[in-house]
Amino acid sequence: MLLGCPEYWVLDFIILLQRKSDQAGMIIKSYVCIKHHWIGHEKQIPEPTTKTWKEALSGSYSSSTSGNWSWDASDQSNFLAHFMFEDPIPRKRKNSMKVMFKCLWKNCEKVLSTSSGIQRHIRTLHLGRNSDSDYSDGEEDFYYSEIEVNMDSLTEGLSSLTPTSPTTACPPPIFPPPLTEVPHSEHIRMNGSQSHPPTLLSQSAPSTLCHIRTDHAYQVQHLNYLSEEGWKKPRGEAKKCRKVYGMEKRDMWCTACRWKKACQRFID
DNA sequence: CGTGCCGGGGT
DNA sequence: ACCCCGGCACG
Repeated sequence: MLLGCPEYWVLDFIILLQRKSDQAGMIIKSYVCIKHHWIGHEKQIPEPTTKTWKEALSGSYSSSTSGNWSWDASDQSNFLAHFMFEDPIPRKRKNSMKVMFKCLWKNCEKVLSTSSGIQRHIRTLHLGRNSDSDYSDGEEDFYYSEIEVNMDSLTEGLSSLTPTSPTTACPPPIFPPPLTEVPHSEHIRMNGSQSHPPTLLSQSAPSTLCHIRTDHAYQVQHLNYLSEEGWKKPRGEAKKCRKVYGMEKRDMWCTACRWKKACQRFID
């Protein structure tokens, strides 16, 4: 695979399929690690809704009889051009830690991005000073502290949330695929070259994928890397209708549970 | 063994 | 579209 690219350059390769519930079709996000640099590329498949992801992929990828995935010959020549020269998915900046200012007032968890902002917050809300004056006697300094917030864990979907403490920040992800706003996704790991030792990614991917649980619809799928065969979606831990209501109250189950389909009420 | 749910039916 | 269930994976 990857014609035109020295094989030893290619360290790892990830395909992320993304189905969005509100639209037909599927987005293929491909990430290839070339010389320790992750490069991403997006491609949309228009109407695979009735197909499985394997069928949907067959246009771009092929699976040899040995079970190893390979790049379709017609795409091979374009592959590197796609990754190297077309608009790549912007890579995350290396240092994603940002200094924020957190209010230390009791029962107040306000976090603002500027010191003047947090000073004004403390001055007006907690110290009852004049709100339209920027005059400060310095007392506010006692009521806030600087914290470092990992911006990688505060993705767009979570931007409305107030970080509760710096310790809630996830460790920085080790590779760039932005696992954000993925209602339903599957990972396929392509084995580029068996002769290479396992990359950093394959050794540590599961522990570095942040699992962000919120009450919002926004969720990040937590995917476990199990074997060389690929990624597998772990079993949900949430109590579903059957467990919650019991067999005797089956009429209270959501329809999906009644039909032995994936629960709609208690989504993982 | 209980549970979750995919795939494949039936109406 | 709605409903049911065999069978399987997984804890």
